[in-house]
Amino acid sequence: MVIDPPDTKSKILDAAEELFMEHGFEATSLRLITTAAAVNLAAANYHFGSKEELFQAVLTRRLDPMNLDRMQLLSAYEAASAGRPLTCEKILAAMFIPALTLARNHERGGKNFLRLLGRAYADPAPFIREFLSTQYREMIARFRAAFSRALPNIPREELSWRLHFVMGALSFTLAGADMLKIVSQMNPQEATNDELLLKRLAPFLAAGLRSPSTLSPGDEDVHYLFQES
Amino acid sequence: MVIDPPDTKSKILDAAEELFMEHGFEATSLRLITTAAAVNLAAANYHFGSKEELFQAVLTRRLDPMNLDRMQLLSAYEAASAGRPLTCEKILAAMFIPALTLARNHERGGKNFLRLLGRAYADPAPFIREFLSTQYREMIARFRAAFSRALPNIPREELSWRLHFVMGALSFTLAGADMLKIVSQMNPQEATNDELLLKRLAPFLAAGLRSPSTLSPGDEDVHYLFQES
DNA sequence: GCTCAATTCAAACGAGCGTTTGAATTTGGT
DNA sequence: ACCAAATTCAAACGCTCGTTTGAATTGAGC
Repeated sequence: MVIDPPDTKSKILDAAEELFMEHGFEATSLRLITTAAAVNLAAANYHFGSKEELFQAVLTRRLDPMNLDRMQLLSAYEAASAGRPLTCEKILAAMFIPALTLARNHERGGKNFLRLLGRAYADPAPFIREFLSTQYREMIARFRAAFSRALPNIPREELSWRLHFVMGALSFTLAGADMLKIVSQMNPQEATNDELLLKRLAPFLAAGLRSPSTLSPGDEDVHYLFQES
Repeated sequence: MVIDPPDTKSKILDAAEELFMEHGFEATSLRLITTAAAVNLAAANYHFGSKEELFQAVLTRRLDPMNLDRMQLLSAYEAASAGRPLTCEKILAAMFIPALTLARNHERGGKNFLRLLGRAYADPAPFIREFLSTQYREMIARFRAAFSRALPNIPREELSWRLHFVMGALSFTLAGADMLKIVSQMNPQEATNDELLLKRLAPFLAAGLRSPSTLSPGDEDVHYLFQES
């Protein structure tokens, strides 16, 4: 089995992924990327058109298969459940496992990509926001429907919020262990163990998802938050 | 009551806060800031030394009082509880209320600042990471101790993870309603209501925090996540 | 009203940026 | 072997960046 040398386009994508991850979009120059890829500067614009399109290509290369995997896994779980609604844990598993598989795939990128993705979520650049919005629309719609069946007692808007919280905690967690250095002096060996990480995150989120709706009529114990002392 | 005209330093801080929020650190130039502030370009370097120091000054101006408020509120709750451990909801309230107060303070900045802060969490620039780490260290330590008393059955490392998830969901949520456009076509009137937002987030997180530890010995039902279908 | 330090100002510095150009080179079909 | 298309290359373009400079202006204390 012969491994043919990577072509220019792949070399640029690989180098761009690593450097965008490390420094962010704005702080990464095409000269840095093409130098790291050992290709000519003009090759980036020749193959991708512009820096923005290169960034989108970096994201698409990993994001499309991952979100496809997520939806296929969810479909498989639903098919196996014979019509019964899935548990929250099962649905969360369909979200997490493809992300984890991607993180484990060290051939190139791997977990670096998830950090890049987490950063992209927080980027205000319009072209990034629009790109992510269209990339995720279909996948999110599928999972919202699944959660809706799993949690029939949670009102529609409240479920949207909770899905938002889930995405927040997940992306924040996958985006990197950087905050961990703030939150705690975490055991580094443990901090790099993504599987264990998600084993902690999924039950945490499932408990939150299942908690009784604070919008239910007659539910008065919500106001504790905003009465003084 | 006379309002004296804002001095150059304040004008720069105000303009910088708004522009950093809108475009991020790298994409915001000092020329943009000083033009918006109607001051000379060199004034930024004269008063703050460098662009990085200006950014830190922008963060410090709001962050220091907010984290001080959080710790004072937590102390007040603890003093009022007469030695009994606080509930998770109470501790979360001590985290959320000062952030919410800041968001409501529209005199300048206000909720824009929380978006800027959420972005800073995800920024890989070392000077930002180090700055935030030292800014938060004391506050995080206080709250971790409070949660530890509130949840004596949760092992120490697991609590660190859960605190990390809490910070993630909170910062992601406060950082902006942008992801909401992805997750759902949320009622915009509702989406801008921060108080209602946190009334949904706090119970969600409290349920997760209280969920039984997945690290407890003999707890085998964690492995559902990683067995196939 | 003079003085001296603090501040503001216009102008420039050197560097790096994304992108374009047009020629050189490589590649694949005939 | 030839040609045309695809690709690579060195060089440059126009622009913006953060920062520095040194003179002009301001303003409080004596």
